[in-house]
Amino acid sequence: MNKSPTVATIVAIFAVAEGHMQVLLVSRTGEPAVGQWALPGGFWDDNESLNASATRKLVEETGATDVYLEQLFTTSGLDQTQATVAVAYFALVEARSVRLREGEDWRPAWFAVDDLPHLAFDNNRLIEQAVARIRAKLEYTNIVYGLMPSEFTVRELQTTYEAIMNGPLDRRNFRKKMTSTGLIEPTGEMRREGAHRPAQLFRFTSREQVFL
Amino acid sequence: MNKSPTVATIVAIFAVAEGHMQVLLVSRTGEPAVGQWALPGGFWDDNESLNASATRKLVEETGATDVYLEQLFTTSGLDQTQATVAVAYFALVEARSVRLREGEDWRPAWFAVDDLPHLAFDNNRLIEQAVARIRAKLEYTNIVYGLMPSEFTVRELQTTYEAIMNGPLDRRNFRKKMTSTGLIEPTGEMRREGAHRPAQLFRFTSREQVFL
DNA sequence: CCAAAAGTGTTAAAGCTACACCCATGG
DNA sequence: CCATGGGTGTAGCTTTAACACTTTTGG
Repeated sequence: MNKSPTVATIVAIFAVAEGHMQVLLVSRTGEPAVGQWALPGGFWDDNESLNASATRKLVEETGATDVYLEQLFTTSGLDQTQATVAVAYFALVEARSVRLREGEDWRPAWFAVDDLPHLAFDNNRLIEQAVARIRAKLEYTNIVYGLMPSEFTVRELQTTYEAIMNGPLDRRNFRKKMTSTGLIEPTGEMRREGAHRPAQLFRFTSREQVFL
Repeated sequence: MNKSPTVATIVAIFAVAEGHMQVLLVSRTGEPAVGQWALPGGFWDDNESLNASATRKLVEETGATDVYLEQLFTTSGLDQTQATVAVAYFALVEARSVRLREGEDWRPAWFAVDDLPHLAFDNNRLIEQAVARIRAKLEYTNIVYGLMPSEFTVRELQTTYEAIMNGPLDRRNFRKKMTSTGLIEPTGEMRREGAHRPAQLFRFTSREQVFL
């Protein structure tokens, strides 16, 4: 064993806005890769667990609570100059509940995942893998709850699915599938907005991860 | 930040033998948890990547090559006495190609996964998660190749599936599904053994991970 | 010719895809 | 009464599950 290693956590925070999946990036102020866009992250403080460290990052950047957070993978050797282990996470947050931290020279911003600049480290690859995992889990879990407000219409849920899947879905089949899974249930309330029939509101039956 | 953390890799090595899924355990010779059974692992040497460290552990214990190795997750705080990060992997090896390392006071042995003793740390939970992942990936990837020799009959492959899934499968449907995926192909050779019709031998078309 | 495992095809049920019309509301 | 988005059912197709007999070999 050489020098003692450094452990960092990295969090890819996703939201859906304007019909597209967005990821939160920050402009790096420290070495290495100063000035480049990158995923938020920081060194691990061994007073807390790794998960707590990732959650803390997430809250610092977005203020969001009631999110979905999952570990992706751990890599070594991101940084040539010292022994580094990076534990990567991804999170799903509701766009409207986010208040980005602004100020100083710390600049967080949302970027559409299908139109990213070149990022520091291997962050582009990391995001690709996270997106692939999210797409896959959309099919057999309820993790989309992280992207939705507590109450929503079926149409809003479908819009979120379409943004992630990057393509249109059939309205009737979508509703049938969703209501048959038992993952969502009607609240009993309606939403009236505009010159048309009001929409039923739904909620997730659980806001913990559930597999089908 | 307090004291500098320690990084360890842990590998759950699986094989199928005697109709059951087996995991390799070692009896701990060092503190903590001396004398308890546990998964093999060791401290990370920052001269190598994390994956290389896991691979090295694997080879040391089993001598196996051409295996399937995948990262599971990373945890912190296994050990109360110091800041520890443990990166867990699982591997699939062919039982017959394994030569267990013996000698000194290091005692590796195979245990059936559905009949494990209480293990050190959270190793029981780790194994459960690995098994769940393997079961799931059996359905949509070719990772079972790690458990099989380079040539095998359809029946042998089915036996392996049945051991992992813990239940019988229909022979006709199994063969149809397997040959239709394109994951395996006939070698052209036959295996004669015993007083019955010889069986075609197959190989995996790829010995890298492939998704369906 | 007998025993033992290999190999093969069909039918029914379930699930998925595609598709068009009526409903409730606001203006 | 018109425009707008909400809500529903069905028919064809594809996929999966269940199931029994014939083939090849060694002894």
